[in-house]
Amino acid sequence: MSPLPLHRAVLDWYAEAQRDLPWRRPECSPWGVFVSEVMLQQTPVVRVLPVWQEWMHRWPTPAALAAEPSGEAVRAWGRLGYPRRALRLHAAATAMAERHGGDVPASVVDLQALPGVGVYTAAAVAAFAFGDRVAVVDTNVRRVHARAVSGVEHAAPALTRAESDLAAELLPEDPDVARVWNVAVMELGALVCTARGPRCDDCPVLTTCAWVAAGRPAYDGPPRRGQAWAGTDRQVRGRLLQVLRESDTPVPAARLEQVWDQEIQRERCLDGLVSDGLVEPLADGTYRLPGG
DNA sequence: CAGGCGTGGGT
DNA sequence: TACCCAAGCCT
Repeated sequence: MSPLPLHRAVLDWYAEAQRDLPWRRPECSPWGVFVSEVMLQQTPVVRVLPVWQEWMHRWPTPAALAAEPSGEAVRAWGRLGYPRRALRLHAAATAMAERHGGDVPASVVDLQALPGVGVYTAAAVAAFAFGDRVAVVDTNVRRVHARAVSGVEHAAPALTRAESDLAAELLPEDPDVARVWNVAVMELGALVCTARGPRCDDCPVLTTCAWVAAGRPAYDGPPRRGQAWAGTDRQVRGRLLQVLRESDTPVPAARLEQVWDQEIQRERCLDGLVSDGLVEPLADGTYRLPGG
């Protein structure tokens, strides 16, 4: 699409307001972009930053990570959450070493074939690491489009065809402009057009925003999915894995029993971690992060 | 496809 | 204080 006032306003705003993030710098490798995108799946930037720096120093290439046991990736993941991502990142690095000459693949199709890479991450890596003119649609972009264009407070629970079509329509034709547009809309959603308490006073598209024009009507769609936590298996898994992360030596079962007193649930969670490949049971009855 | 999957900071 | 939710993915 040819540039609209909407584009100009967002691009000008981004030029002035963008954060200086290491994975956005021109010297950042595709591998650096790839690692950042996986870490940023459901985890805020401020918590990703130090861990990303550590990973880049320790594993500057896919081959470097692939050469280590997957458990080291899980340990170095620290408390970013959703630790299966660490396992998938290690598996992706292995695939790159074995099938892609040690490089991050450049095409959306090859990227999405990697473990832990879905529609969003494949588009993000293709666009940010390789300059592809492809629409990058994450939760920030969906929210900005929902408000500025569709006039509703929140996007649908899941990505719809209409949203993908809209994002493709809004993507500038000039590849150089499209590249900046993708990150600029994301940044607008992250800094100004936030899920709660949007800073409309600071918004570059305030005067053309459909949601503002409609009087900022409250969300009127299907109930949005919450995430239970207290007492769930996720909490138990988190506690079990924390013990293993923090131990340099295999942990006796008795020590794992201390983190949760309900045996049925605790055993179910430990078994789940083992079948997920996040925990390795040893022959002597102890447990550790996977050593292979 | 609805639900499972970590963690910690903001409102 | 209790939620809410953060650059999703997988089954």
